[in-house]
Amino acid sequence: MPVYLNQDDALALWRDALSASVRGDGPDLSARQMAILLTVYTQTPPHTVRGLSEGLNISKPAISRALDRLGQLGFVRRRRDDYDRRSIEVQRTVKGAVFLSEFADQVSEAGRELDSPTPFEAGTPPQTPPEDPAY
Amino acid sequence: MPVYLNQDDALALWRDALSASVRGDGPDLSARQMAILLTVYTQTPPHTVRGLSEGLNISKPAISRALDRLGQLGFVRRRRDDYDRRSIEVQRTVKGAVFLSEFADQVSEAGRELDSPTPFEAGTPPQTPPEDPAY
DNA sequence: TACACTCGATCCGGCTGCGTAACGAATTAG
DNA sequence: CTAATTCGTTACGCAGCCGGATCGAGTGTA
Repeated sequence: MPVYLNQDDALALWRDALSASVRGDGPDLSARQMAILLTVYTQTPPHTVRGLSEGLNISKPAISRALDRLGQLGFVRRRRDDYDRRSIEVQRTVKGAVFLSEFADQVSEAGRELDSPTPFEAGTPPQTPPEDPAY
Repeated sequence: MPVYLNQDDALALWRDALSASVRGDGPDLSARQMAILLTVYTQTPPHTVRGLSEGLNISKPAISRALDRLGQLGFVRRRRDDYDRRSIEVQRTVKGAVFLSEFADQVSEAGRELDSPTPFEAGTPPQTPPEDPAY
């Protein structure tokens, strides 16, 4: 079932989840690394360097390097494809699943708190509109 | 009103919005830059370097540099505080509001498509569980 | 067999971001 | 008035990521 978010809720959701992630001591993944990780874990396999490159509009070297990083974090594994031994398959790991599971909890938690301001940070009264442009 | 997302929905939401953002040609903001921008635009002013630093658990120099970047993108402005001229106030701009508005639309769109697979990408059949750990 | 092509990795120069330390300016304490 | 503190910025060395070009290995084709 779809979830309907207005602009304010969408931004608040993103802010809370992202802030929790930034504040935390987990590894700092770039937006691209995160996009790759999420694609591998939430889209149906198999995943290849080329497929990820085209799907996310990211150059192949960038994918390759991101997989290095994700691999050394233990979030992903490379495996040669036996039918086409040029190709590699990007595989999931338990460690990666745990990481994303915790991240998903942060997002869920952020959604749950929408319009019920966090008890510790000050409430979020009406917004002041953006100031005049700088140029 | 709160929004309840299970883990799969939370990850799918994040993946779709993040992928759209990565795929697009907008500026590539780091997680920290994005967290700062969202804080400035969705929390009540005033915002100072020190406040952002403490709130997000980011060193002051990092905040300062992020503001340089966000400022040169026109998403944010610095203004000296007249009551304490050591302090600066981080102000919003129209350009930044437009950027976040478009981003919010991507998030909303991602939420709207939950459990109704995108028409162009292949549908998202049941997930295969993560493979065994690599270690 | 010989040649073109595909796949992923690596090399290269450049750019961006990081934390620690030090700084000048402004404010506060004594 | 002087000294200590606070605010944000800058200097520095370091680490990571970027795209384009190039590479070797593997595959398809004639």
